[in-house]
Amino acid sequence: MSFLKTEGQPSAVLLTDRQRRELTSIATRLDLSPRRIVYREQATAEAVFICAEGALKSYRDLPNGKRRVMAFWFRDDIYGLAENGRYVNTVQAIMPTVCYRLPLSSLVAMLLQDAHLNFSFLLKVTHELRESQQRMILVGRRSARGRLATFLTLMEASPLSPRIPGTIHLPMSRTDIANYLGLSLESVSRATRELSDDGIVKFVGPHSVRVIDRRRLSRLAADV
Amino acid sequence: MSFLKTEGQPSAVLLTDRQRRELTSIATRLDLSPRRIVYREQATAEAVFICAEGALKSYRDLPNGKRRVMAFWFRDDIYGLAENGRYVNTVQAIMPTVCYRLPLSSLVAMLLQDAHLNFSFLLKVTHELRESQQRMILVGRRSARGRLATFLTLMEASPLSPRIPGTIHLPMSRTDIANYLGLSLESVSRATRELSDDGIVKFVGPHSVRVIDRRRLSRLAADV
DNA sequence: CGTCATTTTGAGGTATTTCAACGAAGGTGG
DNA sequence: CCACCTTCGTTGAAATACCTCAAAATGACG
Repeated sequence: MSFLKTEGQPSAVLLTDRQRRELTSIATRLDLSPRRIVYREQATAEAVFICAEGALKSYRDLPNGKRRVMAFWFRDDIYGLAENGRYVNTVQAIMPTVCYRLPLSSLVAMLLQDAHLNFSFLLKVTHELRESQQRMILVGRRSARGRLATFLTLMEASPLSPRIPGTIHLPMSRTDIANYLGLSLESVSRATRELSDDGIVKFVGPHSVRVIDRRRLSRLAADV
Repeated sequence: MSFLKTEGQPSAVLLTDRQRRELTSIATRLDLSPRRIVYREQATAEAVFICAEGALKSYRDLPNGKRRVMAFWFRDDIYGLAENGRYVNTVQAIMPTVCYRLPLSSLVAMLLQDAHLNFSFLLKVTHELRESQQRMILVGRRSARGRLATFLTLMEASPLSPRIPGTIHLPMSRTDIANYLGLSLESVSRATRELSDDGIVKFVGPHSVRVIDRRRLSRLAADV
């Protein structure tokens, strides 16, 4: 998740150009249209993927019929790593997306060869683990408004949001957001309206947000 | 030193004897009495730790005054890895505990040297990430009973529980459990009583549990 | 065996979920 | 270009389950 990047050392997580070239040599390019599924949960894990452009969601369908979105992936994100033998999540594009596919066998061989590349991956996964913990706190909150505020803040830092400060792009559906935040669709809907009514943000269509009152948004987001 | 052994999980980390010796050579032993703090959040991260015996909790105090327990660590667990520059959690022993301290600089040097060791760590963190996701689902549940049932199931597999099937040892306090499950102390207390009243488990003192109706416990735990 | 900390229990408050129905948006085909 | 259909989002009212506050009971430990 490149959004959620710890505001400090994203560079440590990224790969060098040389490493990128190395990886590219064993990679095949995938062009994904919206709703296209990269892999399904339970499938045997045969590759790791890097998102080069666009956005995807990683989710899991629970026995009780609910769906849990575990992560959104954007440019430069590596996914499929956290699996072992079998994928535990399903990954699906939510807009036109370009990914690179790294066969697991080649990748493992490369990692066992190149300690530095390996270390980069270690940092990457470590970083993801921190984010996962961060999100655990996010989801643990009681207030729907607070969760949504945090989510918007996170999305503002995503590669897909325009460079204009205060403008946030949300490529995913409300349902996806609900499944990500551990809320019902209705609660997300109500929370967005409340944030709107309170003059904290302004929704320009379903996928674009403008921050009106930064101060209160931050306070809501931070008030864990 | 027996840390980093395969513990049944296919994803568990497996180190060679040579790697084990290498790590031992840079480690110093720590003997911790209960409540002893290993490191505090915000402190600069200078070492990674391996628990060799006992149990610890990793927690974070939130601005709103609540405490969130992020993890419990037992024998063979590595902690302090998920930090970067500064620790984000506080780690504290919850019973007499033995840990080994690996200075970050030495460890990093070693990892950059030894791709195989590095890969083992990558698998370890990857495994932890999966567990974290699993727990995200756990915490996302609505029912306190269900969360507690899952927790008991998890704890039954911990190294501290007796080998006798159906007997679970809980070294931590109810408050710790509550902070781990994202519930109030009272809710945990009530949930334990309900599980007791329903004849699903039997509490023998605050720290020992016996499974009475395995079938229903599993069903509760799995009914996500 | 007394003191302090932890846990249990009770009653009421509150936020989200659920259920149900309506409204909006986007794509397709005639 | 419009009708139709499917998906997605909004809104309202009632139910559910946890949280909070307060006080009693139990357990831990010197």
